Amino acid sequence: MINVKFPDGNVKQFQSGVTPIEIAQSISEGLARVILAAKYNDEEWDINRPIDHDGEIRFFKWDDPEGKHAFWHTSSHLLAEALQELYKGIQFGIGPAIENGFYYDIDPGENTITSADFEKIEKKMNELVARKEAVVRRDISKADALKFFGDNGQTLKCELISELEDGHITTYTQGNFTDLCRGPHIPTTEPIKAVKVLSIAGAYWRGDEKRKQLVRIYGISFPKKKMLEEYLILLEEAKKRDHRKLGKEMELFAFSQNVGPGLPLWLPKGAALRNRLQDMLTKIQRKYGYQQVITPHIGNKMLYVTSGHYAKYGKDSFQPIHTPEEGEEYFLKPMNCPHHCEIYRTAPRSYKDLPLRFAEFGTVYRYEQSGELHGLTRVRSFTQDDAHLFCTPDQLKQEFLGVMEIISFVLTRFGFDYEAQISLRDPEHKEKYVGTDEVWEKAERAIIEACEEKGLKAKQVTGEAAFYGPKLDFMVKDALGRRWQLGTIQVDYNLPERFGLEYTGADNLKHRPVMIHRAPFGSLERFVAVLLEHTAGKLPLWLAPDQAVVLPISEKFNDYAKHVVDVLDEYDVRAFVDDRNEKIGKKIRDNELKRIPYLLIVGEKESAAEEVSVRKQGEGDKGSEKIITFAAGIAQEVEKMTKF
RNA sequence: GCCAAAAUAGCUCAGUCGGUAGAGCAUUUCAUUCGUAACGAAAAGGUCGCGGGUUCGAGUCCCGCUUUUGGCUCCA
Repeated sequence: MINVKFPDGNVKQFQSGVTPIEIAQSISEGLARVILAAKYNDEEWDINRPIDHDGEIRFFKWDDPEGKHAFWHTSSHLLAEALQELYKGIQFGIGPAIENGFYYDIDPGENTITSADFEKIEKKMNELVARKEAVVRRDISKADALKFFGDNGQTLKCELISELEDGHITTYTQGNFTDLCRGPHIPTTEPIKAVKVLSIAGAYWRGDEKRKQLVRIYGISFPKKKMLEEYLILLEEAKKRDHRKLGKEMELFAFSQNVGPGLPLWLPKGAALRNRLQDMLTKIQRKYGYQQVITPHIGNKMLYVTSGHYAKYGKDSFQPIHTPEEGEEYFLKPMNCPHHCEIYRTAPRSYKDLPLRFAEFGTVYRYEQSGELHGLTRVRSFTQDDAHLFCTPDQLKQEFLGVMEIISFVLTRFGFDYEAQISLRDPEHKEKYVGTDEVWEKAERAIIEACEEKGLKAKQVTGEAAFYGPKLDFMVKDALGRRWQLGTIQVDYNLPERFGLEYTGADNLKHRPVMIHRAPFGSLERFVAVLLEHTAGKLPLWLAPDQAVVLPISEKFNDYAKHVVDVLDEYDVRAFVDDRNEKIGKKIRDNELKRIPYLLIVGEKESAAEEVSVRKQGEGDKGSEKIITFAAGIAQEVEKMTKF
């Protein structure tokens, strides 16, 4: 007999060899029907895998990430099984479950697989599901595994196996398909009631640019057909929120081939929106003791040699600008920090001057790889809401906490759900970073401690640090669930060293300041993109390019409509007249679609009484009120929203 | 940069087997002067991304380039 502990603390006895599904059955048939995966003593466990020792069990259903994971992992094997039946001589790489679905990387050999084949693949997958094949787990020795996969020509699998430890290798088999896999899986493919092959893409074997490029096939599956339908509708809806589409419709920004790829043009409405965001931050930062500075868009090559950027990125960035002077070279600035370091150096600094906080909406230029450009979220010229804080080592934590406050205030204010990530150095590849071990350890510890102090749950990821220091990043998801880094805080002991920055301490000796790089929005471009997707273009009233539009019933009331706009203008309400010769129904429709927060309809009744008939975007008719009542109400609402 | 797909009017998109390019919306003009999500009529609008090739003839087939999209790699 073995003792099995449940999450509620209860312990029950079972025969050795009992499976999680049998344990679930002992509780209720209903539970046994819905569980997809289990965890036994922190080990992922198939629900039909026997248990022979005491431990603690947890069950996972579809609603748990672990449940979906097992379901999709099995689906990925199902995809591979289908591909194996359809295409001769293909090789399999890896095929994991991901956040939304699964993929399988394959080397198609002689075959070509295109999106035209998706239907065929789905059909085969459904056919295989109908066979109700069991998914069988087996322990296998390293030698046997190498022989088995080698005999089948699966050299990619053999490479993976050769790196595994003997005695810990398992395979899963369904029908004629056997895969090297750790599991867990669902016991049969039968519950996979709906599958969809979503897309196809290239992916380097083992993520290494220098190795062979495989074909990655993405798919998703569900236990109910209806869930797939709902998911596909969700994808369609997400496409409507795409900031690239909204930016065009709302006339916020554009790109021109003549200007160049990844170089956004901000249109009048977009520029106004962006300026409002900048004003917000300037106001907040003033309270936190920041001073605005302005620096040039280019800098002498030597500046970047000093900062270390030239050695690391010189060849991969925009190439230098040459002057008529022999040998003189300038670079477009890829960041603002070197310039700010030079500002620090313009005067001797005392410990009494610190902390110094220099802020700049600084436009930077980075030569991103052509395939990486993406709307406004990944561009080659963008404006950071940048600031650099120079402080004494003692002040570091306090300053770091202050920055965290600003960032969480901003992200919360816009209603973003954000995730925090601490990006640490990869200790295996120290050559990728500048600075001594001591300095790195100190900086990494400062970030971790600050998060603990604020109670911020942050995921620690090694190898994601900037080359000059560790960082705390704030990530927000776009409409399709892709994560984008917005806010960032980076501790830097290196640049002050490289630029020889110092201050005189109370002991009358020279000391080195610590530097913090930070940007709450990250960049105005990326922030606006994510904000658009988050709000589906329905910007909050204080940010909306046009807050109200006046719709005269007929041209006879155009003059009165202009008068309304004049009154609104006195209250700083942004409004214009839709004086087109169209019927009121048409004007309402067009302006509703333009996502203008308020539509003000005026005709005979309103003009006689100095009133407007108010219609709120998406909510319909709100009745009439005096112009000044409406204007004052809006002004008040905006004032409340802009108290930062 | 790599793998794959796409590019036709301002926008969204059709265009069959290779035979002188089409719709809706937007625009302009005319008519209408209208009460809470699309009134009507007409006109104008195109080097079919760019360059080359095959062909009597190319939006359509082939090659190269550019840009965009989905991924990968990268990301100061």
